[in-house]
Amino acid sequence: MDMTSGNEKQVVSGRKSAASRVLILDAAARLFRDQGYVATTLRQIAETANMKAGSIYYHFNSKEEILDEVLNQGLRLIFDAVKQAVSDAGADASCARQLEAAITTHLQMLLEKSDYTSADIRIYNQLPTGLRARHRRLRREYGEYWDRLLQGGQAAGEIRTDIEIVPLRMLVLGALNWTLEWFNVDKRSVEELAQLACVLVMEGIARRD
Amino acid sequence: MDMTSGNEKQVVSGRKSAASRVLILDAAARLFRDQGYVATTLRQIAETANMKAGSIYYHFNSKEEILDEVLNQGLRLIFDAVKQAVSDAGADASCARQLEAAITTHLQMLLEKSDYTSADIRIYNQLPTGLRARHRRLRREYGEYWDRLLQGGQAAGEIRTDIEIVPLRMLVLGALNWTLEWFNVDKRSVEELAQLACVLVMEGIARRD
DNA sequence: GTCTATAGTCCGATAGAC
DNA sequence: GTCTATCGGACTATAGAC
Repeated sequence: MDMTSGNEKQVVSGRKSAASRVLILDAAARLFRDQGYVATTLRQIAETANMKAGSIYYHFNSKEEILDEVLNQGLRLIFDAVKQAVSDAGADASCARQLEAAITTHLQMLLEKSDYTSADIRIYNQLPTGLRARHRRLRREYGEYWDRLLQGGQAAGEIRTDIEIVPLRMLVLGALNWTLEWFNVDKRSVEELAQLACVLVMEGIARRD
Repeated sequence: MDMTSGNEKQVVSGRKSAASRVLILDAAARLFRDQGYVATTLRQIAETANMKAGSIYYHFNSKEEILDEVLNQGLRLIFDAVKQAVSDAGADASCARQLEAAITTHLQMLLEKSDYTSADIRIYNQLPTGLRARHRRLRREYGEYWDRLLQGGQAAGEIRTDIEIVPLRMLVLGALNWTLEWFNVDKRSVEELAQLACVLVMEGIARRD
């Protein structure tokens, strides 16, 4: 009731509320990623966020609303980061350099930077149908962004034109996304992994004379 | 009570039991793959298998025991099929031919042939910890089989030796496993997809002069 | 804002009839 | 072998005190 300085409730309305909201989302993202959506309970989320399950409903109307927010932030974070990294590579960068920036940043977000992103990638397939439909557009846009990267490489003569773009993009992103299932960031550096992925994608594994 | 021919209960003991058991496993595999383990209920499995939930316990002691069986069969099926396909390619086949056989068969099992295999691949990451540990050995053996394929290619001079085998194998299998999330068998042939994957892995996408 | 307490639902699993 | 009926527990969500 009595705060250290007066009238905060009015002036900075929602400060404490916003902080708790973030704690809940952080906890949910990590638990969703590690256990899946259905297997994660509101009691677990609350415990991780240092509160009781009932308190969550002051900030969110349902478990699904938490999930919705985690998914939205997760994809937006990786999308923005990848776009930024590619643009940082410079407009005159070679397609190979742009692709390297995209691959490295995608892996960094997935494996190191964002629990929201890894949660999104890992649990998307087990979502309630309605929710999946709601997130389809942003995912499609992210896919199309990668397609344009690859098409730019074809136009510049850096990438072979006898491979269909969409299945190619899905195979490449699949290889990256699946690292969630096995890569251990404590044992190897993500940058090293990204380099390997770039070599594999660009050059393949066949020995050339 | 009265059967078309007598004493079947004694002579072919377990025939009906075995049939129901398979129905339950088939239903469980498909539901686990589509919805995940936790989200799938015994009532759904029973309904799909045309029985009531309580009846399942005549054939299995727990939901986890069903999962255990699905996982075991799923990995064994793909492992055996891939080994057979590689060996059918002939002992004197080039490494590229062997790898093509392995990639094609892995994708066929995953996408067309076996709900058990696709369930195994898709839900492994959301398993109860004890169960995951129990299946770790067989999975490791499957991975090591792929490693030997790739090492054979290096020894034969067909595959470059400046790429580490284990992360390479994980990236390749990741690209294949992730097809579960996007590939539609009604729109494209799996063999076509397999060819694309082979080209990507062996040659990469960089245009060469 | 967070708590306690609990309503209402659905789950995995068991018991016993047939 | 499969059924019906049900137990005990855990879940999401709500209500009301503080």
